[in-house]
This record gives sequence, C-alpha cells and structure tokens, in this order.
Amino acid sequence: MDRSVVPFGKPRAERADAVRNREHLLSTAREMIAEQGVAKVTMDGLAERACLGKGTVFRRFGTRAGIFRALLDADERHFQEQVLGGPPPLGPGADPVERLVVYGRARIAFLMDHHAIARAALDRDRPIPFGDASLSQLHIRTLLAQAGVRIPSLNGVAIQLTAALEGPLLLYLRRPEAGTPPEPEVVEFLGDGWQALIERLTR
Amino acid sequence: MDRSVVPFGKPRAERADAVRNREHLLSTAREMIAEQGVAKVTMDGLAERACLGKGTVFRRFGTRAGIFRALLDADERHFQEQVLGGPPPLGPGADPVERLVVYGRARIAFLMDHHAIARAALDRDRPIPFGDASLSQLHIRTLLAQAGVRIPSLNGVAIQLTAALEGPLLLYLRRPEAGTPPEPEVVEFLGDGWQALIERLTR
DNA sequence: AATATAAACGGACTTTACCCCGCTTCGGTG
DNA sequence: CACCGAAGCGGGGTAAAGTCCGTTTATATT
Repeated sequence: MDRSVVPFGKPRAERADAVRNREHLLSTAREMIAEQGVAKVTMDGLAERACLGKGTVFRRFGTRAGIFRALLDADERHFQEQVLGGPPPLGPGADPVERLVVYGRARIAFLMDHHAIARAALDRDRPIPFGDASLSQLHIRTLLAQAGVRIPSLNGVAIQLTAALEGPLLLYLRRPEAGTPPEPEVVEFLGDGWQALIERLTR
Repeated sequence: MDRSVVPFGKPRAERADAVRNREHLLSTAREMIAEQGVAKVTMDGLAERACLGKGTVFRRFGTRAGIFRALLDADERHFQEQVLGGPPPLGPGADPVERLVVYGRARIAFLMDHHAIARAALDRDRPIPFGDASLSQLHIRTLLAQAGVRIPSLNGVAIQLTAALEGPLLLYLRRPEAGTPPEPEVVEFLGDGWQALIERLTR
C-alpha cells in the first residue's frame, strides 16, 4: 500500500517537535531583532535564548541567512496574495501599465519596511533567496507582455527591471540599521523613478 | 616652512615598505585566485603565503572584500579611461543614446570577466564599493540628460538603471565559480535587454 | 649621523558561522 | 503496547574574519 496519496511528495512530513522548535526560534529571533537589531542575532545567542542546541538552529534553517529568509517568508506570502488576488490596481483587473507602476511602488515600500531583514536574508555566496526575486520577475514579465510590449529580449528586460526595482534597496542604498527614522522620501524617490521608467517603456 | 606644497594633503605619504607589501599581497592574491579560485583566498592563507603577518593584511585592506576591491581597482580604472577618454562610441563624441547602449554592453562584459572578484568585493554590511557603482550612475545620468531625456525623477531613474545594469550580475545570476566556460550567451542576452531598455526609454 | 615619532608589523586572541556525530525522541507498525 | 527506524537534538570542534597591543622600522629633523 502507498504510504500516502501523493506518490512522491516529501518522503515524510516534518515532525511535531521540529515544527514547534521552528516556530519558537522564529519568534525568539523576532524578539531579538526588535530589541537589539539584526546584527546582534547570532546563532549561539539565538539558540541559547531559545533554550535549544545550536545544532538545532542550523538543522532548521541551514544558514544564518536562512533564518531571515524564513522571517521574510510570511510577509512575502501575504504580499504575494495581495498582488495575485487582492483588489486592483495592485491585484488583477486594472490596466497592466498601471499595475506595473503600482506593483513597483508597493514592492519598494515592502522592501523599505523589511530592509534590515531583507539584506540579512542575502546569502553571500548563493545568488538570491527564492521566490522573492523570481516572483517579481515573473510578474513583471507577465504584465509587460499584457501591456503589449513586444521585444525579443523581453526576458532580459524583465530580469533587468527586477534588478532596477530591488537592486537599489538590496545593494546600493545605505541605511544606518538601528534607530532609523522612516525616511519616506526614499520610497517616493525610487517610486517616481520606477513610474517614469515603466511609463516610458510601455509607450 | 611648509612640510609640502599641499597645505592639507594627506598628513603623510604611505611608507615605502607599506607600498611594497601591498603590491606583494596583491600579486600573491592573484596567484592564489588563479590557482584555487576566489573562495580559497583566506586572510591567514594569504598572509602566510606572502610571509607576512595577518595584522598586516588587515592593515592594508581593512577587510577581506577590500582585497578584491583593490584587485578590481586597476582594471576598473582602465575601463573608466576607455569610457571617459577612449575612442567613440564608448568614449566621448558619439551620439549619447549610442554611447549608453555601448556603455551598457561594455559594462556587462566587464562584469562578466570579473564576475568572481566583483562578487567577492561586495561587503556584506557596507552598501557598495566606491567608484564602481557611482561612476556608472553618474555616467548614465549624464548621457540620459545629453540624450534629452527630461523627467523630474532623473536621479531615481539613473540609480535604477545602474541597478538594472549591474544588479543581475552581482545579485541574481549564478555562476559555478571555478572552471566556468565563457558563457558569452549571457553577455548577449543582458546586452540585448539593456539596449531595448535604453532605446525605448530615450525615444 | 643620531634621534624622535608616527607608521607599520606580527601574531595571539576573540567572535561567529557552520560541521559532525553519538544520543534521544517521535510516531508508525505489528 | 512494545518495538524500530528515521528524524531530530545537543554541544563540542573547526575555520576564518576581524581586533589589539607590544615591538620594530622608516623617515623627517637636527
């Protein structure tokens, strides 16, 4: 008999204690970030505060960046839901050009909000988190196509627009980390740039 | 009497042995990279192979990324000379739109060539090297202005175009590091995307 | 040439990410 | 309910970045 309906799903589900520990570690990490900032979250420190072994932390998240990726994940998923199924103009239904513009602004705001964690989620060696960039990329490509942009190098352009959108916040813009005042100016600044880029591109 | 003609130049020049050691460390680093790849260049390893103390390595370069920044620097300077003073269309004299397109392709090729080192030059915490990005940015902004692009958010757009140009190679695209076959396809791929982006933007 | 001093040097020390592996616990099975 | 195998756990061990500080050395000055 099959062990499960799905022939080759995951070999086995995650054990209950493992799930519990993951949750606990994530909320402990959130506390530490709130109290002392991202930089002070070390693997040993996290393990000790959570009353777990260091090995466990690594087993759960693989790498330090993995913790921040996991933290980002929940919010990221929520963001995606708004994009894929929420009300227009961010969600489906509106004019594709408008959606692109709004998507960019929303994404910039999202990355600003999660700036410290998003940067900490970058892994020095591996190229880029996961769904993160590629979903932006997919969405941008789709909307460009819907907007009637016909270029042979659409793929390249989609990659580059993704970089244009996320790169400044991930790579170039500095932010003092700790007690940062909101700086909403940057959001507008980059948002206006993005809008100009998209509108000229889709003319 | 003044110590020197320059009233407040650097307080003192770099000592001769310091210069010698810097050179020696850089060429040793180049050797190690050629033999075993970027990842195998450690501070201790480099110091030992160069027969110097570890403290010296740090004093010279500040951080591991600093070594790679220094290695990049010479080539970067050469690249800049071509851009600022070389023959058109990369250098001055040609139509600004054409220069933008050519600049992008050249920059992509440059980053492909120096991919491993350029990535290693990224510092996890600090935002971005120095002249590197900002020169791209300045140049792009200047050429856009010359091309008659009139938008209020020109600054934002210049930042984003820089990210579009350099981001994919620094952030998103994977490359196996060691014995990589040239992959000239990527150069074309991104180059075509860039060209499409610029041509549509400057219409 | 002798000297004073700032710069440079070396290497031990600290911190932190990540690995390893023997022991424990969960949870499915007869 | 007792058993068993796999998944999970713990924490000591390793490697590498970066810091510190006492010692050495280049160079400007007299």
